Amino acid sequence: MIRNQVVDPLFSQCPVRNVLSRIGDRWSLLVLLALHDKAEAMRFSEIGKAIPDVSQKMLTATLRNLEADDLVSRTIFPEVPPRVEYKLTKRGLTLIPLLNQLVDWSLENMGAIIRHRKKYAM
Amino acid sequence: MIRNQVVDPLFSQCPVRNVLSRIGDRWSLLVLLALHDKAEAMRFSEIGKAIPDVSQKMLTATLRNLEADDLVSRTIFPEVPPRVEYKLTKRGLTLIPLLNQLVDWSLENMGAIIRHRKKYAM
DNA sequence: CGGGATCCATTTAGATACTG
DNA sequence: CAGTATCTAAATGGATCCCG
Repeated sequence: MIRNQVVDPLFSQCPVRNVLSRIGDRWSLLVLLALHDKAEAMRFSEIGKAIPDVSQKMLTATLRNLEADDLVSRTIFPEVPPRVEYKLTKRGLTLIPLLNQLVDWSLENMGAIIRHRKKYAM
Repeated sequence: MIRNQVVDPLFSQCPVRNVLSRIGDRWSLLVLLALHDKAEAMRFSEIGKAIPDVSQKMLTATLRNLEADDLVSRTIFPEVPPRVEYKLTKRGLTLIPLLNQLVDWSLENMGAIIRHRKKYAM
């Protein structure tokens, strides 16, 4: 089979892999879903509370990446104390249905998968 | 907002995160798509060729994880030289449409995302 | 052929302290 | 409040050698 080396996700340099690796990382999916759940802008610390085990450093890095990818917008209010609000961009919003499908699939399958893992481990 | 601590993907111990982290790793998605592309059983070395930059070690580890999760089946043929075939399970097949949607989304958005990243980097 | 085992380099993540 | 900087620990990935 001849593959298109630009768009084929199996090709090593493929941008699709680049894009998917971002949402596939440990925190991005959770941040996007938290923002969508809330349905309005959230502050840094608010997102941190919604995801109890994310470190400050990783939350910062994740938000920067999502911002760079135009999935989340960041607005700084020049006040004292400073306030920064995050919300989904239009593009970020288009990704939500897909993420929800993944969550649904996980919910439907996780029981069987975890049982299978245990059986497999023995 | 009160969250269900068993099924909520934002809860730190949530199995959904556990399940998604598997398909979100570097190689699992590619292996699943390769197996689906081929539409029949594939041998170890054949999968390796379809994903040029995966190391033997990581391919082995990825296949073991997918097998433990009941997404890929592994059949050993007791021949000389030995032959081992991998194929999607029923459960693995149910995941394919979702993965394809993610690929499609990436194809539609990657151009804009990469442009946005460059602008953001300056 | 299809791995397992080992060693090593790289990457990633967390804890802590500090700052505008 | 919302980060940055630094150090360290842990996970990941690759190269190599070996074996049934």
